[in-house]
Amino acid sequence: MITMTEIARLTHVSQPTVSRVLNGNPKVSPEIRERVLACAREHDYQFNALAKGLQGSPTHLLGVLVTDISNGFFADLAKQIEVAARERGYSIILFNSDYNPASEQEYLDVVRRYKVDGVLAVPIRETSAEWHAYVQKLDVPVVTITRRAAGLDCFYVDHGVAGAQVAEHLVDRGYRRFLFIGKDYDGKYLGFRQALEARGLGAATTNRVLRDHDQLRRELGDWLALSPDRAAVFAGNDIYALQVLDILRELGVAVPEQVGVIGFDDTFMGRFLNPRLSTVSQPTARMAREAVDWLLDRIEQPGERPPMDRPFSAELVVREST
Amino acid sequence: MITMTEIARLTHVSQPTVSRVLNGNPKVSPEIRERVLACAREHDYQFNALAKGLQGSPTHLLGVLVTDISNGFFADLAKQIEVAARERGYSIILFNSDYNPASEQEYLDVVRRYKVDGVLAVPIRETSAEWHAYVQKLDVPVVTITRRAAGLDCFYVDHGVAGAQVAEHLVDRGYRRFLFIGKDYDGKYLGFRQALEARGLGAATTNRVLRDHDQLRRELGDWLALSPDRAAVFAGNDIYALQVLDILRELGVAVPEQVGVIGFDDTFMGRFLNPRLSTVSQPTARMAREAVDWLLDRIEQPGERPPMDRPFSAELVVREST
DNA sequence: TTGAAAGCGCTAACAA
DNA sequence: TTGTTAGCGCTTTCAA
Repeated sequence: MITMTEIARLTHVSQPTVSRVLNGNPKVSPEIRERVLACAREHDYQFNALAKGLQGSPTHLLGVLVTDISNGFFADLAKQIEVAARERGYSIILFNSDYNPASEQEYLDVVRRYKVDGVLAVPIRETSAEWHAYVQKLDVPVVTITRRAAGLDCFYVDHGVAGAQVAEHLVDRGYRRFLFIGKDYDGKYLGFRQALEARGLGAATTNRVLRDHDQLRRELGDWLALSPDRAAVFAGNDIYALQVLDILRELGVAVPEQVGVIGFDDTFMGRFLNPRLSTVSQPTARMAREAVDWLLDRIEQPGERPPMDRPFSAELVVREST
Repeated sequence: MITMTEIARLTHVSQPTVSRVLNGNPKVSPEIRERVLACAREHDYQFNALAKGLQGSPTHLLGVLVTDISNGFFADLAKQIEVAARERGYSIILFNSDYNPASEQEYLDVVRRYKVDGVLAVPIRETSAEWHAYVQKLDVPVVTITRRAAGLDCFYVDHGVAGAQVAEHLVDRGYRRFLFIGKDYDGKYLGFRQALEARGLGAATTNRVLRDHDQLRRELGDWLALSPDRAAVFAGNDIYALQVLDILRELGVAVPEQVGVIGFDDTFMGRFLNPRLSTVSQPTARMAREAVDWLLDRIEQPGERPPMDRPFSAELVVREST
């Protein structure tokens, strides 16, 4: 790969002059400019991003940390982020924490080594002290995305509010027993439960963590047998909902008549499932774009500013499964 | 961020000595080693990957180029690649070509700028002269993954063979008319068509490119109306199959009785669809791992070696939709 | 075993 | 308008 010094030699100018030409500095005579550009083109010059980054110039690299890229929602998020970043000339280093806190911490170190200009992250536990500590430790701006992290820059859908919306909807539809598939500290479940408690249905609400499919089938069967009241399952994400739907079909349970099912994330597949999946839609594209824009603004115009707390509203998408 | 020079100052040794300690060079006295390590730990030293990369050391960065990360198959592939690479100490710069050749070319330039040690790519047109030219131009090893690129390192499922397998299966099941959803130059279609021609069913075989859902519904309806023979749809990927299934349900067509549907990729969702999707499974994890291992071997033990042409066999997964 | 010096490719001051 | 010089943080000779 040809370097500026090499081009300088070939065109009989100094290396900084080559730098000026290649960086569009106007104070270069047209003839030299022409000569240098021609030479650069001829040899297919590409600047060395490492050398550039070394004396403090921005690397135009963004760290992106997600919990699980194989989940369609995060894959889509990563894609939107990549597109938005690329439009402004940034590339993406992608990390997958796989919900493993040790990996998450390790990745944050890697990010420091590569001198990324900023980080967009879906933390595993956004409210934990660890997460706040990591963010402080990094000397570049970090934006938390899809989760609320009080006191930090964050762009998210308020899961509590969304969970409450789901609760209202299910009650409206006449369901009287509720099962949430996911962790009991999940914001959606907290909001869901709270709304149900407010309606005196707290006792009819519980949760299960999905570990594997067979176990879920057993648990679901047991739970269904517990009471004849019309029941609904709120799945923590669309992938879970997909599996619930399949189990109910196996069990010969009619959806939505006997049991309602609602997912979360509004992944692409949901609209084509049989029955089409009711779910909660997050404005992924807008969220990604705003987060990237905010991050890049912070990078490009440094200076203190109050942390951005940007909630987006989720939208209930009612289809055939509730 | 603390640097080696800084640590050298604090511990009263020279900077190269710090370098020796931090890189595990054994020729350092234990006391100095101890002092330096303590200081590094105390200040949470992280090496500067840019500086390291600048004098030719490996950057431990891999470029990964896929056509569409929001497709579950590629998302999963990217994840497997990331995991395999990370195990050997490499990080990933991710690019999404979105099936846009201009983007693909641009990304390849970016990759050069960052001095990645190697590239794993899903090219848009693996057989094109352009792709071969790009690969030659890059001065680092490039491995083509999921597609066959003759003369280059490639790890793939032979789409032609897989397409033929699908053809056999559909004929066995009694289908007599065939529609492929995807590009007519797709290897799967080529193999599919050829196998069907060999059985005298070439005239009953055609393809449609999926542009949007409504258009597909019209085309599918028209095609179905053309003849009363039992028909089957071979979707170029599971996402297409999902949409085909939905359209057929709308059209009131029974699957698999009246029309069979088979997908490609065996994405996670397929096994939970209603009806459960027949599809072709690619050994993504093995393919990713072998490709990464080969790439890293080429990086770490440079030297000429003949290009690796590694086909994996696809596996027909017959479920309920055929 | 340790240090001094040079250099990777570039940008930024400063001089001319 | 152009060139000279220095330096980013590190590795790699080469001496001592």
